[in-house]
Order: sequence, then C-alpha cells, then structure tokens
Amino acid sequence: MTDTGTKTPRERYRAQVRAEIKERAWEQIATAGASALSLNAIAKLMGMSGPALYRYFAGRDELITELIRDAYRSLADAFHAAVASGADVTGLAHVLREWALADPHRYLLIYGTPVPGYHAPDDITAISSEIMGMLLDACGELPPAAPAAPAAPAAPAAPAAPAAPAAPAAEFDGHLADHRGWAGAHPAPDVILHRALTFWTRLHGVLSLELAGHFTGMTFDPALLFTAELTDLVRPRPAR
Amino acid sequence: MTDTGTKTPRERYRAQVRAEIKERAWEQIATAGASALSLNAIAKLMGMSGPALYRYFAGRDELITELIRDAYRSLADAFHAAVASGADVTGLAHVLREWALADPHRYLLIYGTPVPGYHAPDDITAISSEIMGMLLDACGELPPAAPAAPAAPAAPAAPAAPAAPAAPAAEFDGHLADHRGWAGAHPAPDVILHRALTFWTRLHGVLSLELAGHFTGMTFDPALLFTAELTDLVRPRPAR
DNA sequence: TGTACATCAGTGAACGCGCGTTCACTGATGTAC
DNA sequence: TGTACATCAGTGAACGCGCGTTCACTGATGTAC
Repeated sequence: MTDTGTKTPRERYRAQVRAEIKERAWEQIATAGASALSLNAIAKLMGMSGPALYRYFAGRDELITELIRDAYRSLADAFHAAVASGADVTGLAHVLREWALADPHRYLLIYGTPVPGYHAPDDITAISSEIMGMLLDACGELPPAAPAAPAAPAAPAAPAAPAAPAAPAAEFDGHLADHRGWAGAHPAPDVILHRALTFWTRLHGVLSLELAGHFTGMTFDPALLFTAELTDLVRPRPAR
Repeated sequence: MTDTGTKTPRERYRAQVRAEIKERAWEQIATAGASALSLNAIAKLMGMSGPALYRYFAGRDELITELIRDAYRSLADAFHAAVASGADVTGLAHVLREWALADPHRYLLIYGTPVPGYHAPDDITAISSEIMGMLLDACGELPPAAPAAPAAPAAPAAPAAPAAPAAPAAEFDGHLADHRGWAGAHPAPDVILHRALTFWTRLHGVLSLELAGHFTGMTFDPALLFTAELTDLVRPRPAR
C-alpha cells in the first residue's frame, strides 16, 4: 500500500509512524472537530508518550498543515485519475461527491468553516488551483451554449420591454473578464469561468449542508438533489 | 434598545449582563472560533472572575445553545420583517446575504461545520422550520412554471429518444412527494419544495464559500456571483 | 564475524498555562414591617 | 423614616484535568572498520 520507494528500514519506519499519526489525527477530527486536535491525545491512542511525536512533526500546526495538504492532494489525485480515464464534468462531480462522502470531515476541513487563525502555505494554494484547473478544462468541453450563440432565440419579438431578468449572468461574465487571475493562464472564455464557479458553489451548497447534517430529519435523499443540481449545471444553456 | 418590558431593576441588570456576556462570546467566536469559546476568558474580558458567569448561564453548553438560538431567532426575525414589508424571494435572498455579511461567524455557527458533539434542542429546530416556512411561502408566489403546465412544450415530437437530460429534476420532485415531512403541513406543490431547497443550497453555496474566505485571492466580487445565482433561481422555469 | 561508535526513537519529568466547575464566603441591593 | 431581614451578584481558593512544548536521558538499531 504505502509505496515508500527505496528507503532504509529506518526511513520506512518513520513513514509508517507518520502515517499512523495522521490516521489517528483524522479519527480525532471526526469525533471532536479540527480545533480539538491534540498531539498528546494522539500519542496516547498510539501507546506512546506525548513528546515522542515531536520526532515526526515540529508541532501541532505542522500536523494540521500536513492534513490539509493531504486532503487537497487526495482530491486533486482523484480528479486527475478521473480526467485520465476520460471523465467529463459530470464524472468530476460524482468523484467529488464520493470523495466527500468517503470522509466528510476531510471535505469540511478544507471547504468548511476555516480553522481559526490558520493560513495555508503557498504550495497548498497551488494544489487548490490545480483542482480548479481541471474543473475549468472539463467545463470548457461542455456542449457550447446552444448553436445560436448571441442571436435571440427567435422569440415573439419585443426586444427589451421587461428585459432585465437574464442580465445579471451576462453582467457577471463581463465582470469576470476583468478578474480572471485566479484561473491562471487558462484560456477558457469568461462564460466557462462562470460555469466552473457555479459548478463549485452549487455542488458545495448541497454537499456541505448534507455533510454538516443540515438535511438530517428532512428525509429526502441528498444524492437525488445533488444529481438534479448537476443535471441543471450541464444542460446546454438556453440562449441568454 | 434592549426592551426589557416591565422589570425590576435587578431583572434589568441581569438581562444587561447576560447580553454583555453574549456580546463578548460573539467577539471570541469571531477571533478564535466557536470551539474555543471559554467562560473564563469572557469573564476576564468583562473584568469579572470566572465563576461569576455561573449566575447567568448554567455552563458553557447553555451559553452556546443560547447563541445558536439567538442566531436563528435573529434570521427568522429579519425574514419576518422582510415578508411583512412585502418582500418576495429576491428580497429574502438579499436579507439573507446582508444578515450573513453583518456577522459572518453567526452565519457559520448555524449553517457551517457543526460544533462537534452539539445537538440542537427542539425549540431551535422549530425556528429553523419557521425560516423554511417563509421561504416556501415566497417560493410559492413565484411566477408559475411557464403557462403550459404539464403539457409538453410542443417540441418536434419524438417522445423518448435521448430523453434523459432534464429528467432528474422531475425525478427529484417525485421523490419529494414522498418526503415532504420537513415542510410541515405547508401546502406547496413538490416543485415549490424543490425550488425552496435549491434556493437554500445555491445561496448557501456562494455565501459559505465567501464567508469562509475561499474566494480570497480570486478578485471577483462575490455579490455579483450571488446576484447571478439569484436571478437564475427566480427566472421562470423553461418547460421541462 | 566482531567490536566501537554514531544515530535516533522514545521516555519521564517538568514548565506554565487555561479550562470548566464547586464551594463557602462577603458585601451590596432590595423588601417588609 | 428606620431598622431587620432576605435576596443575590460577585469573589477567591480549590478540584482535577489536558494542553503544547523543552529537556536530559536511556536503550535499541544501524554503520564503519
């Protein structure tokens, strides 16, 4: 399982113990929340004394950072694997959902209420961008916004009477044109940036409420709500 | 401001101190997160000794419960006020956003990652239902789903060839028909229940990511994204 | 193969800290006559 | 108006606890000759 490459026994041992520390840490996060994470408690669970863990992590903060990094890395890997085997946006959505359900606290650790006072180092931000990049790629391959691009849908004329309703979407597209730095050098048109953002916020909306238990008691199946949202997301946009 | 009704001076004083305790508690939540909330620390901020607070709250848990209750109550009141002055779904959405931005941690306390081990008492669940009820009312008053209700949109025939794309939404509506207990006795049709849920998840998706700081660094204006989502939500549904 | 040495995982004691909570108490405020 | 009493806000000491982290140390493991 844990491919440690070609390592000395000591290095292998170190890697093993580090991995077990992290496992226990996740268990603890699952039961008591991220801010209750305690090195001493983990050590006790492992049958070691507290200070022993300082051989493996410089301190509590480094451990948390590592957990967050692993979480992002794991999601990025899952996306990469999906993309490699030809997944489209729908495929990514299901990968996201399965990844989130496999370990709800891992999802909430990175996309939920932030750990107070914690600031992610740059390399973690980079992984996050990597994920966004794959999402942008996938959104770019969606069927384009209905053949008739900017032309009106041949509706019963009357151009601009109660014109407003659909405007804000286009307005936000225009706004994004001036604020696309977060997409890196990705060549996707503004509409695609918008779609990727919407993909993120809508699926996160369903997922986070589900994982946080806010649907508990409401007896419907969140999976069906998720699917309904997803279907709406990928449907060819009716002309704006 | 704090209308204490007709009270004895002592009662008034008690109410004042209770209020100040809660204020300090919110400050603490804002800086260190809900799970770092500490009675002793609050007492120190108020220039009192720790045990003094036990005159006002039975313990830490009761204080947290009270904060959560106040948060729900505050949102419910804001909704009530909006409804009373004729707000529609769009109005409620903006009330929600303003309420959330006015105190991000208050929003995250009730809709974010749950406080580990905490279970809300029934009266809080009731306030939550009250909020949902107003949302259902508002959604019910949206322009109905395009005049042609259940009849097909007179498309070029061919009933079921690549039928799938729009199905899941209808499928979820049907599913909701069997799981509408959460709506209480609200008479809204299933489609409206679906809309209310979607209203909740989509706006929460944008709001929670914004409040948790996940748009930081991406320079776009979250308000515009919020508005774009909202506009999509209230647009008359194209025939399914 | 055997000895001498370096590395390093893990221990136990100690540091100072803050937590929630209890208890017996002091002293100010309000009430009854 | 004045005295006697009850109420109750707030204190300070104490309880046991767990935290992160440091330090000097023991003893096992691995390396070099």
